[in-house]
Amino acid sequence: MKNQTAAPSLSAAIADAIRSDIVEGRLLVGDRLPSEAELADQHGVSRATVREALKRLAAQSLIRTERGAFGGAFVNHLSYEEARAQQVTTSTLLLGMNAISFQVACEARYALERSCTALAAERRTDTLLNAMRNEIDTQSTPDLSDEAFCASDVAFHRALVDCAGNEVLSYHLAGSVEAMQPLMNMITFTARSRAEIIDLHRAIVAGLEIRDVASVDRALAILEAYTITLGQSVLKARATR
Amino acid sequence: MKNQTAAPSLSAAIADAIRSDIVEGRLLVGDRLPSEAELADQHGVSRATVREALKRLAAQSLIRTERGAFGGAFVNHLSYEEARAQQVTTSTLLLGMNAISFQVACEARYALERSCTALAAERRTDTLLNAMRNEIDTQSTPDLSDEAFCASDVAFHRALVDCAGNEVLSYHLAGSVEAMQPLMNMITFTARSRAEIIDLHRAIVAGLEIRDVASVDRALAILEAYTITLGQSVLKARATR
DNA sequence: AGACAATTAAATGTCTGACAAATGAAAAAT
DNA sequence: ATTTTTCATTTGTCAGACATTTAATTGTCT
Repeated sequence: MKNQTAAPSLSAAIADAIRSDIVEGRLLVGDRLPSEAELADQHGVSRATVREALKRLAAQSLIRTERGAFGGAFVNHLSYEEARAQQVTTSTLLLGMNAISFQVACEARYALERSCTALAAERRTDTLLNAMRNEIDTQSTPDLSDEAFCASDVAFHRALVDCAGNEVLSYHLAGSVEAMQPLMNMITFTARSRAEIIDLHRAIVAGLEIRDVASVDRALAILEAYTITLGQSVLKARATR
Repeated sequence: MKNQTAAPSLSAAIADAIRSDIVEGRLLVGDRLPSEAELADQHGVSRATVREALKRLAAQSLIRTERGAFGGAFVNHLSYEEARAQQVTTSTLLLGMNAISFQVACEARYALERSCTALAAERRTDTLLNAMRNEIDTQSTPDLSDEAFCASDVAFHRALVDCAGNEVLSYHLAGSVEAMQPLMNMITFTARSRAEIIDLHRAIVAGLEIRDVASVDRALAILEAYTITLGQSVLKARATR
């Protein structure tokens, strides 16, 4: 009854030990780990095993390795970008593997996104508002591909969450919204639906500009309902085919 | 234009290649990868290098390995629990390494948490409400340790987000709330502050019971303000010491 | 003394070959 | 028919070697 989730392999055990040292603060950012040969000695294993353990940690961006004299493995400073990239990978896979209905995903996405409206209306900057306007211009381009439209949509919503002026919130929201994009992409956007979406984007920017939380909330709610409608019509079209 | 951030090491490159195969659906859940020897042949590298690549993927829970005949590396089914555990590790480290102010963390936490109130009020079940009441009872225990109080607090808020009845939302919210707990733990809870918090928890449950979104929102807002006050007094006490 | 080039030591990255251990399937024995 | 044995396959680990990278050191020239 001791090894229910514990790793049966040495390399996993060593990785866990070092991971604990990092997460619990016994190893600090920038600290250099002993060389692979030393770690092998300390743990009584071969260098190959130690290397496998270090690669596990590197895969989680917990450490970075440098070659050459005075190189080695260093506790990595985890940047927002790295963390977000990992969160997106994990979440995207999770959503892709668990038969999430479009409606559930959509509901979650907009619920999360709405959590920043109050702060965004209060703190929005001209720089970010202009960024959002630029994305709207991009979205209005005729003959824009679906991928480009979606990419611009992500950029728009990312600017929206950045308006809240809270980096922690931006990290979580940007990660969740981006991870759900593949599900959102099940939709094919007609010219008609694009125009509808762009109008709502304009309403969001206008609401932020005059710091009117309610109108931003309303626009997001309509956008959510409209997106779900689009998703359902896609599913219906598939079912009858 | 292909290798701007790409890893210069073979094992990282091979890991990336296989990761793409999984993320982009060329390998499906349950599929077995070629044996290490075959992969080594295919990529023209040694088995040790392939193994390092596989360990990177295993660290992200993308694959699992089984020993023995007809064993090998299989594309893993990523469960909500595994994904959440990884998200918590990453987010906790991110917050710990980036000098986040208590106020920013708190603001983000409650903003995210509030995103589930409307759905929670609509869909709350008796089972979850009772779970929340049980946590309140636990929190009311005299001589409860600070750790136990915090753990029960996390359980309470987790039940709250589960009330929204959206598993995707639960995943994201539970992950964010849990990751911020270490920052919240900077606070030491006096008997007075515990009573205050428990009262607010009761208000939240009562609000959910009668499906009164506004009262739940209000209680969360007060909880946020109160938590920030507690955090500031801790900082002030430290500064004058 | 200072600037530049060559050397060197330390470390990771990779390869090779080997053996141990686990495991399911097939063959053999009962 | 059932149990046991054997066996091939595959991962886990080890030991030793060489290649490559890199910063510090040393040497040389001005």
